[in-house]
Amino acid sequence: MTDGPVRQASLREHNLGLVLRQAANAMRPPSRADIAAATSLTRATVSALVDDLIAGGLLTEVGPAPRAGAGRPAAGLVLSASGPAGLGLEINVDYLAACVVDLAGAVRHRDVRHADQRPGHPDQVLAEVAELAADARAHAEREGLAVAGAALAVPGLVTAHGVVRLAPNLGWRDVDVPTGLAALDGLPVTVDNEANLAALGELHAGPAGPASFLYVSGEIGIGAGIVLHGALFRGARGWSGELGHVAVRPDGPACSCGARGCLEQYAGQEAILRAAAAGGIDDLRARATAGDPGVLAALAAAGAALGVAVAGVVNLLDVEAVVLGGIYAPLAPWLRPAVVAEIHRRVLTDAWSPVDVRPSVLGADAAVVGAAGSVVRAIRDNPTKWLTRIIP
Amino acid sequence: MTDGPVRQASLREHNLGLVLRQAANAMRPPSRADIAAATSLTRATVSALVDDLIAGGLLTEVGPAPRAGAGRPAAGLVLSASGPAGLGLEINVDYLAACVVDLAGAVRHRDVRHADQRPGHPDQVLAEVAELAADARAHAEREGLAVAGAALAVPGLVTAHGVVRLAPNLGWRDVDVPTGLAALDGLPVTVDNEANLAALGELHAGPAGPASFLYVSGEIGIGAGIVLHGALFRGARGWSGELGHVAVRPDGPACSCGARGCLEQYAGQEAILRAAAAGGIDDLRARATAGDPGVLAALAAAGAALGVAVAGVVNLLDVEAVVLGGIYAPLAPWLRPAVVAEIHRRVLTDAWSPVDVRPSVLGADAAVVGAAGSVVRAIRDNPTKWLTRIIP
DNA sequence: GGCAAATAATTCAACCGTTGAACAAATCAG
DNA sequence: CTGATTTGTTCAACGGTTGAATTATTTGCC
Repeated sequence: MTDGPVRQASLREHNLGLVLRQAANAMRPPSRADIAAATSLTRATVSALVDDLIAGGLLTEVGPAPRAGAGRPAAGLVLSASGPAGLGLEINVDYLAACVVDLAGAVRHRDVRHADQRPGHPDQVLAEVAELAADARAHAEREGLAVAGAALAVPGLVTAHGVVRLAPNLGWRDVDVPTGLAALDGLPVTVDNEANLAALGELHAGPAGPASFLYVSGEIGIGAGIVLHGALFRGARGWSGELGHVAVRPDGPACSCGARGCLEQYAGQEAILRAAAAGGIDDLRARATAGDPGVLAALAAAGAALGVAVAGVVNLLDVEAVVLGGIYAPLAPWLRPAVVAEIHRRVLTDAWSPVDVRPSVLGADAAVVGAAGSVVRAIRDNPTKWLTRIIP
Repeated sequence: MTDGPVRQASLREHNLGLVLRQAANAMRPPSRADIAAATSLTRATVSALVDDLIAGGLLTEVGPAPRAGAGRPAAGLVLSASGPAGLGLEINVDYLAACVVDLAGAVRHRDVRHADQRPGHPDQVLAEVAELAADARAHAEREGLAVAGAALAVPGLVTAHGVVRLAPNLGWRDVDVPTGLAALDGLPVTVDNEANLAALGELHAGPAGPASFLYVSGEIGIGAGIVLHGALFRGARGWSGELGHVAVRPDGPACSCGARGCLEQYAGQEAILRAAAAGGIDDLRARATAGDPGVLAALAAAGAALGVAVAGVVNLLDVEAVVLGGIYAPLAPWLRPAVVAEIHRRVLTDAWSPVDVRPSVLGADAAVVGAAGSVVRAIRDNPTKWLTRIIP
């Protein structure tokens, strides 16, 4: 709202980003002329901008594609696969993960270490994350990728400065991640909620997904990432998305948060496993596939509770889609019908503007991939920062 | 996200708006030098921009304020009170209203006609609105105000093109307002949901209110206007804010929408009056003031239901404030405690980032004033459009 | 094979808006 | 009255985009 002034340089900044995004989002590698036509900039301007982007290592020319008809062949422009890359990190209850995504969005490296993180002290966990990060970085550099930054996904509430205010299922409280991760010599690290980064991952996964959706992350807790008009919404103070503590029945069972009837008590991982008398998600899935009536009933009940909460969100925010992530992704075949039914029943505008309910396409990797992607997205959206970092 | 290109002219466009907003939001009439300092533009640039804005009738100079210390006295700049004005219109169940707001945000004219609008045909109602609008416009012109545009508030779902898709309490369905209001010879008219415009009214009412809040409009139905980061959020397709049909108890009483346990069944006007056995809001308020236990219990119950729904919203969106509007404004003394209690109980982050729950400052006028304000805000945010309309 | 048509990319003078410094205007303190 | 101080304007310079002309490279046709 109260935005800054615009000087001449901001012009260039904006248009560099525009050209880069145009090259990124096109179906086929566009020519300079294509970009000029799409952006309504001049060919002269686009040429100048592209020169800068190529010099900065963000764009590369690919051999001319065979053309139909006469005319000089166009040089296709693609995001440089050897340009700056993003490092994604994730701390979760029972694993640590890292991955590297290049500027074009391709996952170039992935690493997961399964182990219960709850007993360890936060410093110990962060040290292991730093180790994982160093490994991933070395691997990337062996492929000729320069890692531009890192993002860490954590299942909890994170402040704007990267302090984990509260991560109940990890047993963390007020952990200052940036100082704990100082080992990554100078690499800028951002920290964010796991559901937020997973939502970003989903947003950028498909070629053209919905611009407004709710990503629901089912884990031991239930989080949500809210994407509105193609941008992640973090809330006024960074604490949006606490879907797990939306009330489903105001006088339902007591929740660990102190309230009653929270969604978590009906559709959280532990509630589902208890209701289905299952030992784990794999077991649950197997028995659901086999048609175990108790398991099917438990999943239907969880889906209905989830549907009630999600329908409220849709009524309120009018999102186009709901993405089922975390443990909900593999359970989607059994949860989805109940969620869809509640949306049909409760969303006022459902008749003329339906809501797409679908499982996550990235599955369990959504948060790490989203984290790594968020780093390269920042460069894509404001290439100037990167270019001036290269050539000051 | 996929925004357009930035040409040289966009620079000017942006900076004109920046200067104008700076003059509007300042505590005292700022000088050109003040604006330059606040925006980090040059004094030269600000002078050039201010010249354009004065020539276009959007800014005016006020006599130099007495200054402390040496130096040439500064010419204060204020939004022109004789510049373009906005016409606000409202159709509600039991009244029609109009108001005129000048560029500085002052309400210069107001008119309300109480009458039940439900029996009349939409065309008939729109004809009366047109009459009211013509009156208001004539009145404004007698004061030397040129009306730049109009905005109409309607208690229902409105498409982007101004068609009222559904207004249940008015009995309207697919009413094309712009063609029905064509009588306002050429005046551009936008149509929007009543709660949305009321939220805008609240946003601009105070000098510096919260940038993210939920405006709850209690009427026969319950609507909500969502303001995020200082901008109204309309949803992906324009149908956000259906708070009245958020489920409070999934298997509660049947609602007119076809679902069960919607908030409207607990905290809608009719539900409250029925529970309190009251004839109207005035009666209810009088008996609440007198301490009637039945009325107090009914209001506490309604407040609790509202609080459950609102707490869910806060958990999800992390808004800084909740504004109680419509009939909730006069009933706030009795509703607020229950709402606050539910927020304390259910909002996870409440302990370290509290939510302000307060009654609307504009009261019943919020929607009309917000509608009129939205017209002048559009000019404030993009003065270029207005300037080129004056001098093409 | 050669030439015209067509399309891509670059070059360059012109234009537009902002900048920075110099300058004129208006006031106060002594 | 004079010097200090702050406001506002003027003007050459600069950065960035534009549009037209030019060069480059291919296809299609005779």
